[in-house]
Amino acid sequence: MADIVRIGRRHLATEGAAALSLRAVARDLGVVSSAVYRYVASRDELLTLLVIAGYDELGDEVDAALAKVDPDDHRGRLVAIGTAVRTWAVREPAMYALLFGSPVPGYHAPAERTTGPGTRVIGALADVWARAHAAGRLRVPEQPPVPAALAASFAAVRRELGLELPDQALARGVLVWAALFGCVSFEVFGQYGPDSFGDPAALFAHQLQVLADTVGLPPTR
Amino acid sequence: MADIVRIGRRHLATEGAAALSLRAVARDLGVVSSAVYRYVASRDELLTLLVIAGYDELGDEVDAALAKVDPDDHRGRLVAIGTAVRTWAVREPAMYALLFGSPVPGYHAPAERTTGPGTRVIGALADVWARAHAAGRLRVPEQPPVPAALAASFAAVRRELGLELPDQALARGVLVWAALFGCVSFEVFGQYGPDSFGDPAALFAHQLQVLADTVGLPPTR
DNA sequence: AAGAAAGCAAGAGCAGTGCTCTCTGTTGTG
DNA sequence: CACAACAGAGAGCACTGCTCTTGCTTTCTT
Repeated sequence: MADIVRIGRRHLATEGAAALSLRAVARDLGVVSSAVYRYVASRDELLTLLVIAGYDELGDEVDAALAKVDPDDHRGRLVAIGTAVRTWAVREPAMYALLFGSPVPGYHAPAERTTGPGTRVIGALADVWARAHAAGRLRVPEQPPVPAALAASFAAVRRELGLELPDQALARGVLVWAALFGCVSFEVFGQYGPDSFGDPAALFAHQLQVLADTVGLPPTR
Repeated sequence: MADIVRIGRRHLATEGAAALSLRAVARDLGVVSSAVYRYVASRDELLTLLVIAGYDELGDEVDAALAKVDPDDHRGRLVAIGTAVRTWAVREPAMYALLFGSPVPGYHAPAERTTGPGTRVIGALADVWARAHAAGRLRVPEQPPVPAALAASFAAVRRELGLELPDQALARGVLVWAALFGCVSFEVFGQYGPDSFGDPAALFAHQLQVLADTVGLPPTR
């Protein structure tokens, strides 16, 4: 099993998710294709294993980055999370694409196995905001107003994550979350255009600072 | 040719990009597979045609939305662009995934044919910011400072697009651009989680307002 | 220790894919 | 009327996911 996942990861990195082939994995394993089906039910099952492995690895990287930052340095923790995500994504673009890119057609990740590891990053972000808010160091703006239609959903999110955040902060938290991955995706997927920005790390660092302002974390420049 | 692209679009919408098959298109066309190769050199060529068609359609939608908004209502124009992008993306998720999701493995869009239609949205956004700035209605913040490493790239972008924007505004413009598509991608690709937000349109509308603030467009609430 | 049961891999096979090649029939043009 | 261009058919190669049967080896049980 470990060998299959390991070789699968290598193929994912070199060929991409859609080109991931159980037969090729079997070849590299020195075994006939049908033998692999004894351990992995299907190609989708292998994808699921890789998805879980990817979420786990990303979560570990984020946690490792957070371990080096003072828990009360909220802005520093947001920067650490963002930087860890970007660094990992640039190093493992195929894995990043599998997790955060277009869904693989015909494949649906089984929620009961992937939501756990899949929510570690947003969990870390939410934790930063919750701590900042608890410390009275989260500037919660009043404008623009949060649409009333979102009140129920926000209440559910608050309940589910056990978060103590006003709607305004929650809304901006969601935006910053999406924006963060939007920036990473643009870079990893080449949306900025060929060689548009010579130093994408510097661009991303600046974007993180602006996003920290957006979510209401006080500047510590 | 038109039939091939039309059927290809339909397959893209129903099966997804990676499952796009020239043979299936040929079947639907009532013709043997090799006959299609007379018109389309390869599967990648068909993908390119679809990419161009998608960029064109999105660009047309954005332009149509902009036509209904006062050219001096800069904030309204940003909202119009964002809403048009989101509406189109929700309606055509497969096409959106092809254009803005993970790159199809092994496929590289020929820049000389796709950059033109592919830059219409960012062109429209840049136009909004340029007009707002020319009218003195773009609040350009001083914090956080733009990294010096980006000066050269920004100068190149300014030159290439013929933009009259200070680095600060340009940097935030790029961020808002990426964040906008990040929000749309999160919704279309289901990253928010299953049925997290009952009214994603309302969420997106709020996000657009915050992003308008981020880029420095004055509130017209 | 002997036999049964489980585990494991091989191989053939089906239906699908992209793509190339050759062959035939049609159509337009000088 | 002849010739060239065009269009499609069909076979074929190497690949894919996946299933089924066959046979060997290891392990467990009596």
